[in-house]
Amino acid sequence: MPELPEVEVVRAGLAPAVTGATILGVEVFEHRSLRRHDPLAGDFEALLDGRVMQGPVRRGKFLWIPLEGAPRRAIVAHLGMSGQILLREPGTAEAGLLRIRLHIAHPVQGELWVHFVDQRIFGSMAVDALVPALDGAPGGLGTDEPLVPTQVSHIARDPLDPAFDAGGFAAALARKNTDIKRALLDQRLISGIGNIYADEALWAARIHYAQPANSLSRAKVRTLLAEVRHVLEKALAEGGTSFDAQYVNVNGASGYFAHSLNAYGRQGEACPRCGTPIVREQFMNRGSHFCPHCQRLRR
DNA sequence: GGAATAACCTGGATGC
DNA sequence: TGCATCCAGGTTATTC
Repeated sequence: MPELPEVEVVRAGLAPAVTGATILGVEVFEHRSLRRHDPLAGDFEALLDGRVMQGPVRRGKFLWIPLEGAPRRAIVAHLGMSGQILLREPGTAEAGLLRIRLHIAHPVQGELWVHFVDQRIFGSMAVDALVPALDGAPGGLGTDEPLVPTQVSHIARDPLDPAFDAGGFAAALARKNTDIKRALLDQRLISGIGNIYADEALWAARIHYAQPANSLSRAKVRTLLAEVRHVLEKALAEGGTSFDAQYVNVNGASGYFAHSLNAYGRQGEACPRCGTPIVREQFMNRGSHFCPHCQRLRR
C-alpha cells in the first residue's frame, strides 16, 4: 500500500521526466478515477491540454505537479491503496488496469506516456487550484513555493518535512482522547503514515496501538516520533514496501522494505526482540500487528 | 466539536 | 469447476 516512502519514490522517479514537459494529450478511461476533480473548475482534459509541468511535489501521501502560468493550478494525485504512476514509451501496451494516460513531450527525454494505473479505484487524479500554505513554508518536498492544492490544505506536514512542527504534534496528541494508532493515521495531525508504518513505528517504540494518545509522556512522544522517522527513512532507502504487484516505482520495479518489517504481516512469528509470537487484532476495520510482551497496554 | 463508524472499490484467496 | 464470501486499507461522509 503506498504510504510516504512509496509516494516519495514515485515523486523522485517522475521529476526528471515531467519537469519542463508539455502535455500533448489526455485520455481518461475510468471517470471514477476523477472523483476528486471538481468539474466546476473545468474539464480535466481541457485544463491540462498544452500546459507545461513543473517539478512534482509531495506532502504525506499526496503528490502534485504544478502547472506553469496563471491561474496557479496543479495535477493532484493520490495513489489510494493500489494506484501506480508509470512512465512508458509511447505505444507500450499496459498490462494493468489503466485509468488515465497523459501524453507528454520533454525537451530532453522526448515523448512519453504517463500512466495512472489503479486496480481498486481508491486513488484519483484531479486538477486543483494552488492556494497559500497556512504556515508560509514551502508546500511540500520538491518545491520552494509556499503553495498547496486546495484539497491538500487540511493535510498536516509529514515527519520528514523540514517544516514539520514536532512541538505542535506533541501538543495535539496531548489533547487527543483517542488511541495512539488512530492519531498516527489521522492525516490532519501527521501525514504520510499508513497501517504498515504505524504498526512498525509503534513496535519500535514499544507502544500498544490502543494506548490513549493523551497518556503518553513527552519523552515517549519524542521516542515515537524518532521511530516514525527512522522507519520511514529506512523504507525510503530500500525503495518502499512491496507485498505484491500493488506497489511499484515509475519503472514498474518493486521495493525491498517488506523484508525489514518486524511486526506488520508477521502474526504468529517470533518478535525479533523477545521471541513472543506477534499478534494481529482487528482495529479500525484493518489489522493491527503487535508484540503482546513488548507493547503492553498501560492504563 | 470531537470521536467512531460506514462506505467506497476490486482481484485474489478461501470454503463449500 | 463454479459460485459465494471474505479480505486488504486511505479517505471522507455520516452518525453518535
